[in-house]
Amino acid sequence: MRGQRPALKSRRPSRPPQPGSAARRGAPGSPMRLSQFPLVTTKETPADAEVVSHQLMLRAGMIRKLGAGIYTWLPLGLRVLQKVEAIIREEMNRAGAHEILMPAVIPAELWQESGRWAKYGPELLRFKDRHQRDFVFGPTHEEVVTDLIRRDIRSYKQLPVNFYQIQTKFRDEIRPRFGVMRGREFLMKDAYSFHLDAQDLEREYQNMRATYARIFTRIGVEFRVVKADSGAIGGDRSEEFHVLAQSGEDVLAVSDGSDYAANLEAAETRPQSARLPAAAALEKVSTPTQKTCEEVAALLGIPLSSTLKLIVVKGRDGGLVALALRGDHTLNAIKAAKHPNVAAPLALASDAEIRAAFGCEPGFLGPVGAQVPVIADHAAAALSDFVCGANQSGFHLRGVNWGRDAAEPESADLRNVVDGDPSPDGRGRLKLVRGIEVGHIFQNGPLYTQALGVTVLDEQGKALTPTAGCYGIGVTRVVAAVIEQCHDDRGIRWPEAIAPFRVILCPIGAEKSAAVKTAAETLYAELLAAGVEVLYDDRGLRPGPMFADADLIGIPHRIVIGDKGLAEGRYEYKRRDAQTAEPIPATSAAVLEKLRP
RNA sequence: CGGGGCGUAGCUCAGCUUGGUAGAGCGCUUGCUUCGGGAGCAAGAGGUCGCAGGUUCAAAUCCUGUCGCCCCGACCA
Repeated sequence: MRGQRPALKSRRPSRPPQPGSAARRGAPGSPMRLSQFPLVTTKETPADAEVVSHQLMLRAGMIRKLGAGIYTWLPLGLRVLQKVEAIIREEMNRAGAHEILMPAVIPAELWQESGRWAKYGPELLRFKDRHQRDFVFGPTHEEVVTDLIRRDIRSYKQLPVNFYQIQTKFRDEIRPRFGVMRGREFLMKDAYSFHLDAQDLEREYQNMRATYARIFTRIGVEFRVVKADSGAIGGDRSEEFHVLAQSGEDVLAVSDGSDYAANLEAAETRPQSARLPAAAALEKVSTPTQKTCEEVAALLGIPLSSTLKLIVVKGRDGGLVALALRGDHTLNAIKAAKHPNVAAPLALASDAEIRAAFGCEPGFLGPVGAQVPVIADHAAAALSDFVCGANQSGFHLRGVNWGRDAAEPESADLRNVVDGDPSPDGRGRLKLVRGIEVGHIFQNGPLYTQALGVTVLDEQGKALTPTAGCYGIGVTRVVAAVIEQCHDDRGIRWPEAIAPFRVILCPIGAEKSAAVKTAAETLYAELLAAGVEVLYDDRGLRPGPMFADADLIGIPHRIVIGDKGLAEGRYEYKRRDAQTAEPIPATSAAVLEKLRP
């Protein structure tokens, strides 16, 4: 050991390496040369890839599947992933958050303490160690940070604090799909902040909201911030960051007249205008086989929107509750479960329970004479002269009116909004679009700090439970989401900020032409010396395959070096998103000029 | 979890119904020609047919089990 040190030292150059030193310039072994880079692309689209991002990531050699929802990131893909990571890290640090790294494997005790060991379903990966002790593979880390805070934070002087990590998570999704978009193992940036009071939490929430906007703007992706339900993690205020894309798994309602936007789960609308007076007489109609609103509406030749359906669910007191919806509307389970008389999570009544309570088959239910309390959605409560089940198998009623034929119902917001509903802020109409959730910010409040018994002493020496927020970004998913938004029929079109390389050099006929070979080598060296991330396609391919690969892997700038151009002192420059190429002077200065943002 | 489908060469798939000892295209290797948008010719390498059992003289093929993967559904009065 001791003898080696001087030797090592003496081999070190006396000056620090300069830009353009051998290592930077890319000696023959450098990965910047495609002949040395393990790039495996395919022309054919793999059979099991459905969405574009998945197809292109496989074809471009970014990822390879190991098992359902589990992927290896190859060098090309990893470069992109790490760029996304770097932007997130920079902006989180700039926002005053502190990076930590928590364990992925967590003792079950912590999860039992928070109550989530019991609450979380099979999505939580649980396993035992050699001593038969229970562990979970962390799908999220509220328990672990909260425990950290509990141990280390004692005084109000240590708050607020925001810890974040970029780490591998595992969620045993019901159905992993779309490649890395809904994987089981994925990379996530999760941040957790702790505060003395709600005002300070709100301040940090706004700080994170602005930070996320900066992050996605820098990445170069179009996004939308939407109101959200806080879901399994729990808490109050919550918004999601979505990349708008056809293939998105989430439905969003966005106003065309204001900046209102919400996840369908949380989207609201303005209650409809007042109910029209009753005009029709109550009448029983035979509907022997018509059990759905669609079938009844078709039989009677009426619009679906003048039918009413009942959905029977378990009540919070153990009994049943009937939820009334207009036939053309669908139940929003999250809204329903928030009603004080409805059991949470939402549980549908069984057919047997329905028969016992209504005395008829499901499919013929209605509010007239119902023995079960009815809660009507605002739109259903605004109906008059409507059609609904007669509570008698094989029959429906028409000309039904609240107040006259059925008890005036309690009215609540129970349904999913539909295209064209008025925006709740009164400006514009809602339009349903699809999005990919790439970020989510929450105010959890004291949920976990309370469960784990965290207290700090305030200025008066009084114990106080901190309130908390949590903020996540699906790093792996961002990569897929960007591709969903940035691609064409030839391949990926990376935004500059996260492209694996900025420019690709395509020499044509370098094996034949010494001039081309020399020009390409020189340009490559000069660009590297200028600090440009350049990929040099020195594989000696024919132009077709070479261009096809360049387009597929999506490098933003392409320089073609050929004999024809060189004879006129020109390179050919093409942006990935341009239709045609343009000649530029055959100098590195001219190339650098093109790369300037 | 319920329903459906598929596992055969690196990839996409044929062969299975009617058992007889495995094929195509692409890719890969070598040579020659070619060289500005996925070239041509020639010669090659490459498969315990997911795994285990069973039936049979004989199994990729028929039967049973098992593992893996994919798709659909989980909103219904």
